[in-house]
Amino acid sequence: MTGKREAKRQKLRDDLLQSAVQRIAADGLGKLRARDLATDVGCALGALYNVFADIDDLVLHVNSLTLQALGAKLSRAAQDGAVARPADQLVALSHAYLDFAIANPNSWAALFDHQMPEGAQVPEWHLNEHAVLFIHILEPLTVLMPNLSPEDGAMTARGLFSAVHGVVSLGLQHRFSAVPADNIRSMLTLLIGGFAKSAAA
Amino acid sequence: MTGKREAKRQKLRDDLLQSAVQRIAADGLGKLRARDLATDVGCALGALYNVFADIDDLVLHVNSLTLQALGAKLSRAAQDGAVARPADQLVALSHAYLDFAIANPNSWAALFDHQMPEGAQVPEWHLNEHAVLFIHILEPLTVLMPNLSPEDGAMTARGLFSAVHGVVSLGLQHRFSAVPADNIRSMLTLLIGGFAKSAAA
DNA sequence: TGTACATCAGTGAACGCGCGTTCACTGATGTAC
DNA sequence: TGTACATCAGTGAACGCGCGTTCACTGATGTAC
Repeated sequence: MTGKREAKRQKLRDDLLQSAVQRIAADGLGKLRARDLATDVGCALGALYNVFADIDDLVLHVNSLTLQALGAKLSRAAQDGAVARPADQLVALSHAYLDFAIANPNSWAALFDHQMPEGAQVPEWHLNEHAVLFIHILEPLTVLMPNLSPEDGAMTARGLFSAVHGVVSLGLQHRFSAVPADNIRSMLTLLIGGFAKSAAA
Repeated sequence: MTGKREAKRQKLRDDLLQSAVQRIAADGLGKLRARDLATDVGCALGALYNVFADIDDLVLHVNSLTLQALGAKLSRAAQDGAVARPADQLVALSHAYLDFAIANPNSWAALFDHQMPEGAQVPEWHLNEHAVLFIHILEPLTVLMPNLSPEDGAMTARGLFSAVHGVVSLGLQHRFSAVPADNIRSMLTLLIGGFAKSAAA
């Protein structure tokens, strides 16, 4: 009967993670409560702290899953457009990013809203996972600008991502009067398309 | 001796506002505490609630001042570049925005970080003040794209702002490895310049 | 297989802390005459 | 100018609430023989 402990532990961990995933997706990171998670999975409040270091640890794991889903989506977009011209590939990626944000607004927002508590650092394993945000940009970018050094390429990829994120982010926020999705889409096309033309010249 | 009450009231209000301005600039919105403000100006904690409805009301007024300062900066940039080609005007505006963000990181961040409490709406008077973010973009944009309807013009101006904000925002955040200011600057040049060329075509 | 002991997960009430907001009271300013 | 009363700002201790985290205890799983 060895391993029963470990199995229960894993199940509890998974259950809590799934509950957190769903609660964040439904209500947003700001409404996540340790007590709700414990209630969801039917364990005591303290049990959470046996399988996760604390709430932030749990949130990082949720964000990890979100990044994986986003990465998969971007990866598909990159493959589908692999035959297209690099400028169109970049535009397609930006549209895929927009689609993901629209489809998963709260989970997506959690990626950027979550902050580690005072003085704590985001652990290395999670930092590395952010690479999915940039990695698919790099390929069409180097086709477009073959003379870019690796450092400048990485920087430009980040910059492009930031621009797209900015458009999507402020566009979807209700704060400064929300913009219809199709307008965001054409804004991305103009912006990224223009960048590509300009960069290639 | 009439008006002494009102004068003291105004002074207290101003003092609290100034204290909040400085504390937000120094430590960021997240570290703002009602008690600290009261201590700063030498009044009792409760006095704050005589001259401001609550902390959020106070923060909105701080953001109001920040928007004014930012507006003035952008206005200057627009005037200085008034003779330049519209594409260069837009780039100059984006650089001015970056400069402001670098010079006033916490006050600038407070504009976007502040959230009204559950269910409360940002009051009309403050919403209108956000116009300064877009207003200077519109002029060069209409030169560039004369056929844009007023609605599309406003939308595109917002989109451009969002892109610039995104680049500046993620660029300055330490979250995803901060980018040197000069790289952000050249990213903006490429992006906005490219957009302008593409839009004019 | 069974028994005795050890280990560690599960429990949930209680802790602790932060912090915005209130409120009964005091005291200063304003008004009436 | 002076006096009596009214009004409202200033006071700060106390309230209230949310909520993450702990911890002494219980009970289930694992190990030794």
